[in-house]
Amino acid sequence: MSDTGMTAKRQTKGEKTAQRILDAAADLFASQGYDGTSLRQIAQGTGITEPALYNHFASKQALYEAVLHRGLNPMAQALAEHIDGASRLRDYTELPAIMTDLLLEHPQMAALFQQAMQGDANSLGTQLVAAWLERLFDEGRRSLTRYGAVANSGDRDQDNAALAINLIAMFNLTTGYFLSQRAFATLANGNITDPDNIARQKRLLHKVIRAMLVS
Amino acid sequence: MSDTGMTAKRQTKGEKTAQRILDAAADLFASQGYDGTSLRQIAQGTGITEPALYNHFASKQALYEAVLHRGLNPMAQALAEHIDGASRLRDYTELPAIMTDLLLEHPQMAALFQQAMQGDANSLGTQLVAAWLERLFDEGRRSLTRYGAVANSGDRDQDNAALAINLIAMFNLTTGYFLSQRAFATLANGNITDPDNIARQKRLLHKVIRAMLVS
DNA sequence: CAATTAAATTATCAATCGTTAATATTTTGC
DNA sequence: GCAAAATATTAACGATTGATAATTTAATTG
Repeated sequence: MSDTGMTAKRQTKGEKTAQRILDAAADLFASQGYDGTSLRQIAQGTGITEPALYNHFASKQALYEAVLHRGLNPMAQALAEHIDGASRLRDYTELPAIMTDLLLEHPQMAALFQQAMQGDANSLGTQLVAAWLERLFDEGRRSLTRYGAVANSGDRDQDNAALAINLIAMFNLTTGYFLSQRAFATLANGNITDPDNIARQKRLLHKVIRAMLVS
Repeated sequence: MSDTGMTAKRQTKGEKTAQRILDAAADLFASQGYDGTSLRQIAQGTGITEPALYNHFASKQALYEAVLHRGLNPMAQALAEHIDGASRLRDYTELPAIMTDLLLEHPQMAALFQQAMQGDANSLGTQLVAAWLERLFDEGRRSLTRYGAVANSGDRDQDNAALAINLIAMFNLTTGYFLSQRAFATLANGNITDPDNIARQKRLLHKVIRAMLVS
């Protein structure tokens, strides 16, 4: 992570440490969960002492939310660009593949999103991911009613339920792929980030979407 | 849970409490994770004091594994019956729907399975779920080579990777549905356990399998 | 019913958790 | 370069964690 690309505008020492903290925290939270990760581990992973964390984040919870925020931002941005740019139906069918590319750069985030979705309802992490899903849902519904590409039964509740099930399925398929890294290594003796396998997964995603659209 | 059906053979008081402990632990572990759940919570949920737990389970870890074991057993059994009974290809395509019915009786188990799959590799919980997935994989591979229903490229590694991706996708689709209970309630204003929605999910599962088979 | 075993309780433990206070050390901006 | 601000450290805190010992209560069995 850390994204110290060419856009790295002269950042102060403190900002640099903050990024390193976020890097370490993202890996640890993803692999061990929120409760399973201690601030001691994060501090050690960053190479500083525990109380130094508090110069950058007010609490463990705040740090966790910052991790989620930083990870969710690229997704939200890609989604926004995709929607604002061209909202033909075909573009929506490409979203999972785009998300797959984004997650490929930070595979741990998939675990964090799933964990956040299952956390208690009033946690900010849960709300962040939920809001993102809702936006996808709204856009999906809009595009469907606009193009009538899927069974419009006339009953809005039924249509909503069907759409939600499809959306949730695509979400689980897309993120779940990255959650199954170890299982895949055991079963197929390969790596999930291998371009061949990414291509397979994208083909599968397209196939599933197509199957959904023919109702 | 507790399964105090008609098959409840005269169980001693201790065995009865052990089941109640497992019930409480399963709910708590599923909703809060292993580290997020304390033995105090489990004891309180059972209606006993904390050290009394140790009369039934040697440690927190042992209790956790017992929960997984009890939850995984019905799945493994259904899988075994299905395989031994009739191993026509069609039966394999019905497995996800069968698993959906089983999970419907104990929706929390879906979260436990996913958590176990992501836990550290040498934990027994992880190994239990992994072994179960491996069995599914082996059976799937056997049935595919037997019936040649899917692209047999001649390259075993490639076939394995493709099969693993499909299997993992079905696993994530099937369990993920139950993990998205809250998201579904928010989006579609309905409940995932509603028979209509279960029917929708099963139709989706079938559609996806069919899409997989036409390669 | 009585004796034995099983199961529950109270009290307590060391270890670890997130967090704060007080202080020392760098970085930063003029 | 020097003052001010930012960032780090050491030391310690109350709370909670999983677990044990000693003991009392309840259940099982002959």
